[in-house]
Amino acid sequence: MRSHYCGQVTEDLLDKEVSVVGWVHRRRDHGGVIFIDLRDREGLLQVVFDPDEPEMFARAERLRSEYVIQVKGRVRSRPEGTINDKLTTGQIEVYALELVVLNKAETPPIQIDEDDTGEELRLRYRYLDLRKPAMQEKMRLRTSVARSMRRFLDDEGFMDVETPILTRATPEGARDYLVPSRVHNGQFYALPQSPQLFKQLLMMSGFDRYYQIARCFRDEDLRADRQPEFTQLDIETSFMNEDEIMQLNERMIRQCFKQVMDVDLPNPFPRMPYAEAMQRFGSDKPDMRISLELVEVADLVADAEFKVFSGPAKDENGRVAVLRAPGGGKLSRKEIDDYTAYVAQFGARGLAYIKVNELAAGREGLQSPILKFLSDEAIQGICDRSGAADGDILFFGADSAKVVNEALGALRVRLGNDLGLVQEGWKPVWIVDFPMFEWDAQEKRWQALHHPFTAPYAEDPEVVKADPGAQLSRAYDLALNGTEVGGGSIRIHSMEMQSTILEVLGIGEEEAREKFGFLLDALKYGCPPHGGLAFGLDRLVMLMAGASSIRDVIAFPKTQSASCPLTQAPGSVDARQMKDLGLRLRQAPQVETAAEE
RNA sequence: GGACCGGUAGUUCAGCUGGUUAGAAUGCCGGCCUGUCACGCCGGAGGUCGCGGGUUCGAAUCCCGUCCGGUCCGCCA
Repeated sequence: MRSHYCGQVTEDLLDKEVSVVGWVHRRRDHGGVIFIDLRDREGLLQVVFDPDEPEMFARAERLRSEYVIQVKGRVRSRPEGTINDKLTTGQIEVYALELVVLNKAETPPIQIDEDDTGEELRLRYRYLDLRKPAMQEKMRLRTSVARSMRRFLDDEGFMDVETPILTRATPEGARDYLVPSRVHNGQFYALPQSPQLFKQLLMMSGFDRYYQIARCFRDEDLRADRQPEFTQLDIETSFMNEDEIMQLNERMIRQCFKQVMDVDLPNPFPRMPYAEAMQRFGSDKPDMRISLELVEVADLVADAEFKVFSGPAKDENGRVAVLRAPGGGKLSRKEIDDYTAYVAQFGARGLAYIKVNELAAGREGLQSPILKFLSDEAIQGICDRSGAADGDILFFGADSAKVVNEALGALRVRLGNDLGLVQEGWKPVWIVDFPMFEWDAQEKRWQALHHPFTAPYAEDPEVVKADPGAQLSRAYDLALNGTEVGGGSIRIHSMEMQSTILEVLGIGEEEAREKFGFLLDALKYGCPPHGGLAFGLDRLVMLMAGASSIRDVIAFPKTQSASCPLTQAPGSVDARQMKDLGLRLRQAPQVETAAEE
């Protein structure tokens, strides 16, 4: 007799004998009867032990939470009168005939049937935490998403190729995780930040449709949506342009949402140029579920007797914008102060506002500390342009465009959530036409907005060199509900252009040769035009699962300090291992004996 | 590197304007209950109040430091 999953025990097995295995989720004694909720990945099943079997009954009495048991018994429906709307275990139960305890269990330190345990404890006992039905569901969702994407790509003729985990350090981008080489004393491998260069090489090899579910490593500080190791669905194709690549990936994402969640995403996904996204939403990953928009008012306040506004309004790198929050007029002073502190995180030095009490009353119907600095025309213009209505509040951002975008962009999302202005559903948007470069004022050099292998629209290297700041790239990011879930580009396939880009980035010929000589060489031998993209699988699954952190969709994630409470990683290694690597154990830090000043 | 929030029974939390023996719920253990399903009822055990220092007659409570967890900024091509 084969074992059934709990959830497989259904009415078609009525009156049959079955064998089920699972964990004791809960034991309930009621007088002479013992009820066990048996749990496995399929769900819960009630098993009944009757006192008419005294020997087995006595053993059932010793069952505790999380014991692993096997029960043979007869499937039956519940007796008349015991079915009510509180049942959590279904209307079918198993009347036990045989009980085998496969393994005992200590009392678990976290409760498997509740979901309010602190995260550190959950991670320390992750193997128990993952038993929770909610976690089982998230991990199964993850599998379903990956399976759906694999199937799609397999059906489209893509090849799954693995790329090295031990590879070479990359000069730009994130900090690398390094692995010392034993054979080459004093030298290091780096773990890949992404398979970027390898997948490009595969294009040059003629594998014109590649994908890989690839682990990536970046030694940077963690966030709710950032782990030091994370998973990308990495895709690259030859001879496809950006339109074709976006369309292909849209189809994949649409199919995935349909198969996994029965959700219909728009066809096609809307596209928006980077400049427009920044202008309207202050973000390159706008949450399109929120209708609030930033409105330009620099021209209206350029001549105001208010330097906070007029300064940025007249500065070519400045911006003055208004964000209208419908119904925000009811916000208290304290709430506005909280928002002011919130935008201060992004560098805003204040948060000017106007409450619109009665629009028809003109200046008298408005309430604001800055009203006295603004002309009637300016006020009128601001109200008209922002679409102000009675009961609204207008928030102002006036600073460098960077600060205004970041501050009001973040405030927009926060207000959307606080005021309940976030629509239900899924709103994907492609962001396109990114600038190629961004001026790094600190290091006084151009930085690649995506990465140094992204192709510009301009085909002539001389044009790029002449005015790097004006160049747009053939890159595209996919934002979903305000989260960047994927991004990619058409890559550079000519050595001349690649050298030019590296030159603009201030990577000298010698350094370029040392770091990417292999790529530059490969470009010489007939490189097809190619491009691709990568999806952040963890982020995508997080969104689909409604989780607030990617830790919830990763089986064994790290804490914010990049450690693992379960394995205690990272840990020290013994002297012999160090010696093999030609490394010395770190000296204990000198203890300061002098009293601190 | 920085800002903020948290750390008290196994767990989730309350207590924190200093003052008898640090509470609740849940879990755990024991007893009762013949159909329960967040079962119910009775009883019990269970705490270096993260750690170190300071203030005080007296510290879970106030101060300083530190560690751990979390959110965010910087960082993340």
